[in-house]
Amino acid sequence: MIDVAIELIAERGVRDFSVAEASRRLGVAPSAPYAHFSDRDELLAAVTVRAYQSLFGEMQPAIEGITDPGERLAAMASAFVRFAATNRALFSVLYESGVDKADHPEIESAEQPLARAILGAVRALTPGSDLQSDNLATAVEATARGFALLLLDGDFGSGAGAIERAADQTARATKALIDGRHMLAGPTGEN
Amino acid sequence: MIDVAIELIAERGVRDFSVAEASRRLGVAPSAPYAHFSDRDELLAAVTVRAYQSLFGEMQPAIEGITDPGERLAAMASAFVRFAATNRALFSVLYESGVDKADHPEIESAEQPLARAILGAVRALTPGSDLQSDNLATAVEATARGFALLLLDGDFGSGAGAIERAADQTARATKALIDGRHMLAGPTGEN
DNA sequence: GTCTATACCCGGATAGAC
DNA sequence: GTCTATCCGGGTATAGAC
Repeated sequence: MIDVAIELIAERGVRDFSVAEASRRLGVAPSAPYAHFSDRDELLAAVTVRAYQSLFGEMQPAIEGITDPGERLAAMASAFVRFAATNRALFSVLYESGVDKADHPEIESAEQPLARAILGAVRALTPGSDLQSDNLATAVEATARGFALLLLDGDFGSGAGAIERAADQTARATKALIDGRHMLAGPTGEN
Repeated sequence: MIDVAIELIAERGVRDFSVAEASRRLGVAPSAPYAHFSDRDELLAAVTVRAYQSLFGEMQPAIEGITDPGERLAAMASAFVRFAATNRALFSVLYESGVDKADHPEIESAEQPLARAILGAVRALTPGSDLQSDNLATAVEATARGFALLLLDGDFGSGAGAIERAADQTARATKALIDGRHMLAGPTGEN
């Protein structure tokens, strides 16, 4: 069921995904899924959990063996962008499902490994300052997500090299942010 | 009509916006709007045009008087993030309407002033290298968009200071990218 | 666990009169 | 330009039998 849902989401987007159509594709009655998921949102929540697992699963090999924290963080950002392009459906579910995380605690626990990995690398780069760590993490997340969206919007072209170009630029931008991390906190309002 | 549409989008999101509901709210028949817009997409296209005008309109005062190109670019990024928070509906229409720009040339011309402004500031920062200019512009766009989304997702808190915190961090991150702009192009695959 | 059937909601869009 | 009426499609979710 979940697999079919992902397939469908890839074709029509999360917002236009319907339980009915998924049932049709599975060759079962429209009511069948409701025996397993109480409603549409619960099904989408299950897909979201898988999305986080999948994302983390692709990120791990991308950073293993990299010891420099800066390189690690850049590799994570790159992997994130690649994931978005390679798994559009799962990526879109992460941010566009419209499902309230607060209603589905499974989601929040599924995203923890990822959060932990990011925080680990960031902490190593900004020792002693939790504020700076938070700011750097946020900046990298924003940048990676932005690059992913630009890539999906076709801003890097639609050809073969698009993904690699985007991933490369993401890594470079991440390193630029790391280089300038001291500017993320400091004078003017002491955030 | 357009005003009501914006109001509605603010409440239910672009994807769930319906011409029928807008008509109801205006107190007219569901078919009335179709005398002015051939279909739902054309109405959304009109809203999108207004969104770009509005965005550019808010950006101009935010940068007037700033001569340093770096400061200008940072101010633009900040203004973008503020715009997203202050005009959720218009911001969401920019990226989530599902309307194909290619089908509505009005949109493409409406975004030109903005593109021009960005390119102007970026060019001044990377004289002589169109590649570097493009890369910097892309990185800044990605970052600003990412920060805007994090802000809308509540990652900066929901209180009063959230917008300013996000805008401030956006400006700082933008400056960090500018500082490291030389790293956005160069060795390894010569993008 | 799955079926059939059903109740109920919604939307887009058109035709033709005023 | 707006109305009424209508046709078409779609989806969520439940009830009750097998």
